[in-house]
Amino acid sequence: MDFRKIDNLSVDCVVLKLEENGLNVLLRKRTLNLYNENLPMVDDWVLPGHYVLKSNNLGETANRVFKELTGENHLNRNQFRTYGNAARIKSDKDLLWIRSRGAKVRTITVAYYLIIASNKDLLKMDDSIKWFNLKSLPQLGFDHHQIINDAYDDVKSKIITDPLIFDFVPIKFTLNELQLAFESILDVELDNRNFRKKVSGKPYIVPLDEKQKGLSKKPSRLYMFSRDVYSQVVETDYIINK
Amino acid sequence: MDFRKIDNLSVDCVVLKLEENGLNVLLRKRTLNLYNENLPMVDDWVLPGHYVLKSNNLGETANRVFKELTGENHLNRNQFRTYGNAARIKSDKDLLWIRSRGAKVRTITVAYYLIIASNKDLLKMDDSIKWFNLKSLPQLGFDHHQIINDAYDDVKSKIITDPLIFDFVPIKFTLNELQLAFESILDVELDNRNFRKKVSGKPYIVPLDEKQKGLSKKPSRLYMFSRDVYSQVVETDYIINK
DNA sequence: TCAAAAGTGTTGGCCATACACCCATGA
DNA sequence: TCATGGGTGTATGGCCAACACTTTTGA
Repeated sequence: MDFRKIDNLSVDCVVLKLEENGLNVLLRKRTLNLYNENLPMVDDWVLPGHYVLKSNNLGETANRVFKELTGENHLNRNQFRTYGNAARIKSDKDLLWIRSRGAKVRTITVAYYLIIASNKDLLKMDDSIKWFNLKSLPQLGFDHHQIINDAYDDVKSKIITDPLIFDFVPIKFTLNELQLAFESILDVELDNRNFRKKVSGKPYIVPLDEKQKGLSKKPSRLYMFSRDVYSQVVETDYIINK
Repeated sequence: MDFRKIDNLSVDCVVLKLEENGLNVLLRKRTLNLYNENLPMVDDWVLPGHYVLKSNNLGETANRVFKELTGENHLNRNQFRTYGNAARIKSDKDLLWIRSRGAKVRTITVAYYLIIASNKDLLKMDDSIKWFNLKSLPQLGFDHHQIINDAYDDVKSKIITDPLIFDFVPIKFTLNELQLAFESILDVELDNRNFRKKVSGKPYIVPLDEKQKGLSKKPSRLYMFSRDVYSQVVETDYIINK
């Protein structure tokens, strides 16, 4: 292993999770206090990320960041865009931060997103790492606001054609959870009866003989997504059909 | 301007064009003859590309490559993926080539594709640059086979939801040209009457009072794509409608 | 027995599909 | 006048959208 880093190449990770209040993204606190009145205080939030090591692949680097946060290996990371403009980093805070880290001002960032299920918790959670609702993001460093928006756009477009939605819900999910996930991500309202009809025609959404319990209401049936079945059926639901 | 290059960062360009025989990609010949029996002869094809200069953005670098090939500025470039695995470059030929160029073995390549209209010609065309049908690619250097496939996959998925198709046809096109473009790219057959009906419902596909001429057959009506109109209407033709 | 959410059917209209012949032109 | 591709209409069935009440459970 070569542990030296490639000093102009990093990976940033947009970790997305659906909560009651909508889509949330995981951010890491970034503070730098130089005790010098003339320098700006750095005290804001950034996406978790890492420099790429000489012997690491891009995807491996992303996986490593994801694993540090969640404690698990994830297969469903998504590389969606790369940011490398010359003037990408220009605010005083960002330049100060970069210099304090001994990195290069012209840094290429390959951005990934990871969707984690709504019932999963992070490995450890302290003050330096926090979920933020996409609609009320704090002050962000670098161009991370842009990166988060791009990730969200990518999710919204892929969720129509790819089976992304199943990453947002627990492995065993109820149909109402699935519907709510669509509604929340796409900001639409769907008719429950019609949604169920549509879903019941999909062989890869398989009903289990199992119900939710512990709630003071009618327990709902659980379903699973079968990736195997999905990969064997051809989806034919788009503009240019057949 | 800082004309030094960032020696581990390049941009590769997949230039796509529709011809009678299907989708074609533009490749550049790569030869290296060292007059040494022990070294492999490099004599194959690669995607056109360029190292990123210190003062150039990624997109600018791609534009520059596109402009050198076509003589025009293009707005519709598409960044679709970045390749930066540690072992991405491993064949003897590729290593030899990299060394002969004074570049780094671990090179990050940001890949773009550009669609050019079927009636456009390149600036200049010599033996070192050539169109190849996607179905019969020659021996390719690096991981460029992979990159081309990824570009094609991206085109196929975006063409369903985005107005990409209009980049493939001339500015003034006939409906049959449009239909053929869909058929060729997606490898499907469409019913002509139904296609026309669908198209006639799209306000952004505007008929002109102009006809093709010079052909020994009934001249066909010409249409244009209005990006302005398109951006004002909401497409509602997907799985989760409304 | 109440509260809370799960689950269920029917109808009307629109849109996708399938299909075959006449039209306009230049040579 | 012929060859070539351009252009057109209708009928059928399936799917989407709209809409309100009953069921099941734990407390």
